[in-house]
Amino acid sequence: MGTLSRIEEAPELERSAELDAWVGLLRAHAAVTRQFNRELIEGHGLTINDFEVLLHLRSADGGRLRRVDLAERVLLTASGITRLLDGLEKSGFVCKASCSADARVTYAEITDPGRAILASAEGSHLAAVRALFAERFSAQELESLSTLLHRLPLAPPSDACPG
Amino acid sequence: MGTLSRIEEAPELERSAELDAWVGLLRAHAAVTRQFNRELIEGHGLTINDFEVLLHLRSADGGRLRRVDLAERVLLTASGITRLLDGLEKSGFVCKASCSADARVTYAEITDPGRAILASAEGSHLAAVRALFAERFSAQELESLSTLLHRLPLAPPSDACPG
DNA sequence: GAGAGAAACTTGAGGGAGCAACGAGAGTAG
DNA sequence: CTACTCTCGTTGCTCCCTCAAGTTTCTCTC
Repeated sequence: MGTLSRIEEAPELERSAELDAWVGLLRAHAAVTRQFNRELIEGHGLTINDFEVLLHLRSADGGRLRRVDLAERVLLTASGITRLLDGLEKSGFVCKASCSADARVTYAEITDPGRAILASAEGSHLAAVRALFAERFSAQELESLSTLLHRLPLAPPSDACPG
Repeated sequence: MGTLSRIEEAPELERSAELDAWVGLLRAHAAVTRQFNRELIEGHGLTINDFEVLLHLRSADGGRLRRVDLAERVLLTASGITRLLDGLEKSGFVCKASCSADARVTYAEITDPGRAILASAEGSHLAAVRALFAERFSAQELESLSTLLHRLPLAPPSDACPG
């Protein structure tokens, strides 16, 4: 039945391509994130952010990174990073290291257990990611999706003020 | 630009297009969401989900929806919806309505204040959304981004089992 | 070399949301 | 009518993360 033209009240707040994309982003993130997060937690006791942080640390020089840089990479606030690392530390997956050149900074450094759990989680998680995406997109679509998405992040979340 | 064959270090955990897309989704969502959420909260005291729920309610028949259906539309769990509606009710933007045909269901119904705040928030929020996306994407890109993203959500978050 | 301001990080308070467990109504079968 | 099962919804517990404020250290200018 043609319930296609029910909308006539609002003048210009109609569906727009921008809005569609935005809603799509919200829903896609919600759906995919919940699925992966659950798998990761049940399988390894890690959240997605835990996982990503470990990934960044491992690929960083010396297996360590300043908290600020970590925050920027995973788009969390400074305090978010502090608490996330608290957890990882308590589990023994990262440790603190101080910086000789700057006493303000505390490096987060991945430990051997950290590498181990990352290695064990990596397989299933990446496989799940690949399966989900590969199942829905062609190689070309994947590339354009990726390109488009990477254009979105704005300035860092911190209070970057003008002038 | 033939940077097509750069991968040779790790056997198979390398950057893959799927992973790139996934990371892009995570970052894009984090960045954009934080920005919009903040604007919406500062400007109107609503979260993104509040806003979306009101939007769905307004466009629903009779301005009301069962909680289950709401949950499905915004991809929250049942309990998430309950608490979200608690807040909106306390603010007077929605109210409960019972269903004569089925005593289990409680409709969430948008109120006049609800419509009012939605109307007032809508302008700036949608403008912000449009600006952000329009600034970064062409019309064609927007359409493909939207199409691709809408392909992602999986089955509903509940325990849909095969069989 | 002192003081102003910025940067790195932590802490306290609060909010949003998920999971699991539960109560209550509805539907189906005997 | 009774029993079994399913669905709708709420509640307790817990986690994750943000904001605002505070501490310490660095840097830059005078």
